[in-house]
Amino acid sequence: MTVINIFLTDELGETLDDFVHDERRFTFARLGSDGPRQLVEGPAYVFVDWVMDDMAGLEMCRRLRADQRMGDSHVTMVLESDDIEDRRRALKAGADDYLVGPLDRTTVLDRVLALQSERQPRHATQRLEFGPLVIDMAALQARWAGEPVQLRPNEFRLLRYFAENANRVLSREELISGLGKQEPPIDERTVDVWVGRLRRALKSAGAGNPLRTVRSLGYVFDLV
Amino acid sequence: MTVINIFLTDELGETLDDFVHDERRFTFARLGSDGPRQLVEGPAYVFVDWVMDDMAGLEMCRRLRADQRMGDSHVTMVLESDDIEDRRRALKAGADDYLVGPLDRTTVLDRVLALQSERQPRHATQRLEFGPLVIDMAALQARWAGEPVQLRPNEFRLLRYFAENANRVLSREELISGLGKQEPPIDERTVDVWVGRLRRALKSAGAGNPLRTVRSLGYVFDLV
DNA sequence: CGTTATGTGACGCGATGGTGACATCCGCCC
DNA sequence: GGGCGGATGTCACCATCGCGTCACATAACG
Repeated sequence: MTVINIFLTDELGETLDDFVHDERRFTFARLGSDGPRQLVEGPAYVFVDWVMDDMAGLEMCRRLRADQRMGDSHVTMVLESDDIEDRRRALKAGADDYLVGPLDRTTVLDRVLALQSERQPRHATQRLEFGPLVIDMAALQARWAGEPVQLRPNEFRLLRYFAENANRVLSREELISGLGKQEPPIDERTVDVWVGRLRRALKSAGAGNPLRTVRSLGYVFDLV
Repeated sequence: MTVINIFLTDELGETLDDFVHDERRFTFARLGSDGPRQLVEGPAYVFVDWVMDDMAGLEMCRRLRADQRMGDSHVTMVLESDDIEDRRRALKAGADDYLVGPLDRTTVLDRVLALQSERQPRHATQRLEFGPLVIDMAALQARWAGEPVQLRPNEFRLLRYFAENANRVLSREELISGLGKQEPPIDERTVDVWVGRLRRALKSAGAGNPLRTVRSLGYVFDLV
């Protein structure tokens, strides 16, 4: 079982004490005013609260961002009130996102699980899994819910790139360079054709149409 | 080589004259009492000093914040003394940050470099949450209580704007400029149509009708 | 009940994307 | 070498979409 690391500042920790000691799958840790009180393996999810009338929260955010050991972490700023200036400042201080407190168990866990599923893949190089999609790098073969997807080389690369960047809008430009086609320069509209061909392949393998067009921007691979 | 833009108010500029003319990698520019004296490409780091017994510093802060061209800039207020009230006022006026003067070369450069490194590699998966509404800026997708909301680009922008200004009456004029549609001038009544379309989209995603009409003023996004 | 503000279906224009057809290119086999 | 077949980039056509406007219906207000 994967262990998920969550850091909470003291105040939030108190609020959530009932489940801090309860969950097994998660590592909860307290965050002192001088930084994380313990180190963990792997990426962590940090919730920093605002702390009224003081920069403490922002300052903490900045330090975490600067801290090499926490490089991969996802920092969520917990605002006290829904103030527009506060939000801006939170993001500027390096928060990855924000939400308005107070927090409860469900919110924290939902948020963490959502983020988790986004960043899942990355590690295994031979076999990538994204929900119903399995990409076998060794066999250069993809399956959707067990069903093999008939792909030509370029489509395979495209699908892989989409899967590795699921739930993110990818511009045509990014897709072109993502597939390593700089030379000769490729017409952006060609991406439309790639996507069309990939869609057809996915469809005949029984996947619906997970590739959503975002008008005038690009395409997203929607993964629930 | 990346060029970093730094604005200093006159007083600070004088203090720091020795290195204003010295560094190559930085663009230093003076900030007159009427605003930036020159425009630069890209985000800038602005240091505004407090100016004893006067609101000038705060006023400047406010103006910079309102200035479209400086939208991405980071404003640091330089306090004369470490007063809690002053801090609050600085932040309220839109400063991103403050520090206590007088400044020296090292402090300015350290601060700027720190901010710089923060802003580079961020590919923030910004996920904004407002009660049951989740706006995923990366996937350009909104969900209401988990249910995806089918939105066209303009509606997405509109919803985001509403959410970020929840519980505040927004005039049609503000909505138009908030979505960045200055050119060509838009008929105010068009906003009614936008709202109508957004309402329909929200409704078919199972949200009720969180957009309330305020007769002869505009619309509010009612949250909680 | 008159007046003013808002809701909304319909329309049309420009922009944008989907797609079949075609031209190239490349590797392979005889 | 020549011929073949699959893969892929490009093009052009056209369906579709997004969106601003208008016109009329409806609602709110005093």
